[in-house]
Amino acid sequence: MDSVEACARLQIGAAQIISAAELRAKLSLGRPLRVKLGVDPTSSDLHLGHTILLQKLRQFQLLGHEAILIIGDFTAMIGDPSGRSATRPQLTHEQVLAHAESYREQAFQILDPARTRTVFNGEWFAPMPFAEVMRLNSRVTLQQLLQRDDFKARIASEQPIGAHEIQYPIMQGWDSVQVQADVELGGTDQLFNILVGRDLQKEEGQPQQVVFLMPILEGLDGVQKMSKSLSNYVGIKESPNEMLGKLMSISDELMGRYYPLLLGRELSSDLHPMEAKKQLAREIVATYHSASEADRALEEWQSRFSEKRLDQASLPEFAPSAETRDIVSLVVAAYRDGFGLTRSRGDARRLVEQGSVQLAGVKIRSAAETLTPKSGNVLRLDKTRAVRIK
RNA sequence: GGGUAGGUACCGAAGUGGCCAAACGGGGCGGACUGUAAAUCCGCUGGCUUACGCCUUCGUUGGUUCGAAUCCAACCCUGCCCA
Repeated sequence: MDSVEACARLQIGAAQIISAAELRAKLSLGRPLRVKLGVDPTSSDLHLGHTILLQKLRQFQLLGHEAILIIGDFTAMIGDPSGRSATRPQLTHEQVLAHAESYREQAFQILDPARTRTVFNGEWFAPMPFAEVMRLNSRVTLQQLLQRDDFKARIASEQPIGAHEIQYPIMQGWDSVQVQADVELGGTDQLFNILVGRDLQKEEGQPQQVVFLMPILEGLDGVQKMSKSLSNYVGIKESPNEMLGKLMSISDELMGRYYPLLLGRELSSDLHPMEAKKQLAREIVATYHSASEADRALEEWQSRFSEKRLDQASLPEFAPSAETRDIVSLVVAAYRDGFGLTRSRGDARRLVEQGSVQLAGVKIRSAAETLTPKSGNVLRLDKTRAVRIK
């Protein structure tokens, strides 16, 4: 494949590349490019949002290039202010290392380990003398930093900005210098940070990295970006049933945006939205599990939710005990034992009184009813959760 | 350092001695409807209680009072203006 074709392929799905011409030139150098991806190990679970970048990185690898994962063990103690409306909590070094290890393991579900180099940026930041820190700081102006939308918004809404937060882009840029990155991948919110890398590389007399931006994946709510802390995510380690269930509940509008980002193709309009969504969900589950597991999950979903045949579904087993004779206690215990969820008794009572709880297909109307759950009965708790009585 | 405005439940935001577990909006959850979609409508949304009610909560700690989110004191934190 020549560099023109490679460049064209890489551009698919990209939001912005600075610049495509530079990328093409680098691709024709005839050596593996160093493609950098900065990892912020603030959370240990990867979700579909992360996969957008990882899949693109994988594509570079397939074309013979080298992935460089920068684990921001040092920067994580600051927290990237990108897109943030508030200061991030700072992490301890131990937390960061644990997250980083888990991140790598999950990333290798997508990446080729043989073509991946992992580097911790504490390697160069930990021993850095303060004089050097100041030298770097002198190369970026406060005005530039404060031009950023996220900072601007915080200034406008009179939110605090910690002095340490404005160091972040400088540090990320210095990472690029250290690994002599040819390309840096990131979400569109990384534009500024990655451009700082270009500036610093230029000052150090290095060739400048290409800025390669991918769109940000929206979360299940269709409003904010997918993120664990907003609990609007689909984790790649989740079970086929969970993944499928979450994906089936997204809005049609959101589905239209998930198609190109997650499947790399447009949603075809002659498909019924329901069918289109099943296809999307099945393909994604198949990617992170297997085609057969995806089919099984879809079948189960159909019988469980479309046909409402709960008794056929695979449900957590739940053994009622002596303390769970009354309905409220039963529901609380079922949530706890079946799903590891803590529900207050008031909460459980509310669910019962509002008609969410059913035993063996019969809706329970009042918390005062007496129940005799039999082995094998299905106790439905809410829209998505039910247990089978042991 | 000086001045000034603030810190209320998941978020935003009312409340300025008892009627405050705390208006209202958003979010979330449940129900109806549906394609576990959207839109719409209804209900719920600190804990315990069938309920009456009780308990904990309004930056922190003390105090005044029969009674404090509301008054006083000290402290912690933040914005803005000035230096």
